[in-house]
Amino acid sequence: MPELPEVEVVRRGLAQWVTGREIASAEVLHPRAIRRHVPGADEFTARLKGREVLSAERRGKYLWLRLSGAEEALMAHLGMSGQLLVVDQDSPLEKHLRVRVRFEDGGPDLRFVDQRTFGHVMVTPLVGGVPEPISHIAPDPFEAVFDEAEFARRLRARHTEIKRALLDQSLISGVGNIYADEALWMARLHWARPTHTLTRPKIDELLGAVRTVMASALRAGGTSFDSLYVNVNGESGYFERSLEVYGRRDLPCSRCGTPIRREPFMNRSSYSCPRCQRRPR
DNA sequence: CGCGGATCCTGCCTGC
DNA sequence: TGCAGGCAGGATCCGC
Repeated sequence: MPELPEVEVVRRGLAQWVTGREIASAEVLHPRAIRRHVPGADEFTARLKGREVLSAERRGKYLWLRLSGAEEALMAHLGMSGQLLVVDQDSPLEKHLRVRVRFEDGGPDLRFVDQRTFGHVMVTPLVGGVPEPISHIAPDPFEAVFDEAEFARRLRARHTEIKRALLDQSLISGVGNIYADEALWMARLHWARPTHTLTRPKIDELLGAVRTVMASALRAGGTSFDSLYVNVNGESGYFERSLEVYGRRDLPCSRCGTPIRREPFMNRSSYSCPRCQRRPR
C-alpha cells in the first residue's frame, strides 16, 4: 500500500540509479500494466527507445521519469502492490514482472513488478512540468505550492466525512488509508467528522499531523507489513513498528490504553481509538 | 454536479 | 487436506 512516503523512497532510488541513463528497449509482459497508455504496448516501447532519463519526480503517489527530447515522462502509479525494482539484467524474471526496461549501458534493468495489477505505467506529455493525466491531482503537503488556506477553504466547502476528504487526491494528494488513520489519531479526530464543522485551527492541526506522520515514515524508509512494498533494491521500511492505530485492532491506545477499534469504511478498514477519537453526534 | 458505492485483481489467511 | 470466503485497497466509473 504505497502512499507518499513509500513512493518518495522509490523516487530517491530511481534518481540515484536510473537518471542519466539511456533506454535501450522496453518490453510489456502484461497488457493491463499499460492500460492507461491508450496507444498500446508497441507505441509505448517505441516512445521509450533511445530516450535518456533526465530526472525522477513525484506528486502525491505518482512518480515519473522525465525523458530527453519531447516534454514527456514515463509515469508510474504503484497501486497496491506495484514495485519499481532496479535489478541486474541477468537476474531471473520476477513472477509478476509486468514491464521491463533495459539500458544502453548494460547496467541494471528497471522492472515494474505488480502482483495485484492495480498499478500502471505510461508515457505521457508533461504540461507545466506535471504529467497531463494527473493535472486534476492536488499538490501534496510537502510541495512548496501546497496552499494551506486554499486546502482549508475547499475542505470546509465539502459535505462529506473528514477521512473521505483526506483520501480525495483532488483535495490533497499522497494520503492513503494508513496515514489517514494515523494522522486522524494524532489530531484526535473521528473519521466520520463532517468536514464543514472543522475550524481552521483544527484543520491546521490535522495538516500538521499528516506532515508529521509522513515525514516520520519517510525517515524510517517507509511502511511495510506484507513485504509487497519495497524500495528499488527490494528492501522494506521499518515504519510498521511506529504505527499507532493502523492494523492494531484490540491493542491498547498508546495515549489512553483503550483497545483500538476496527470499523468497516469504504469497503476497507478504519482504525481509531474509541476514547481519543469520539464519534460525532 | 456532488457524493457515495461498486469494481478491478491476486495471494494469503482463517475457518469449516 | 482442501476449499470457500474474507481481506488488503487506489483510482475510476456509474448511479442517484
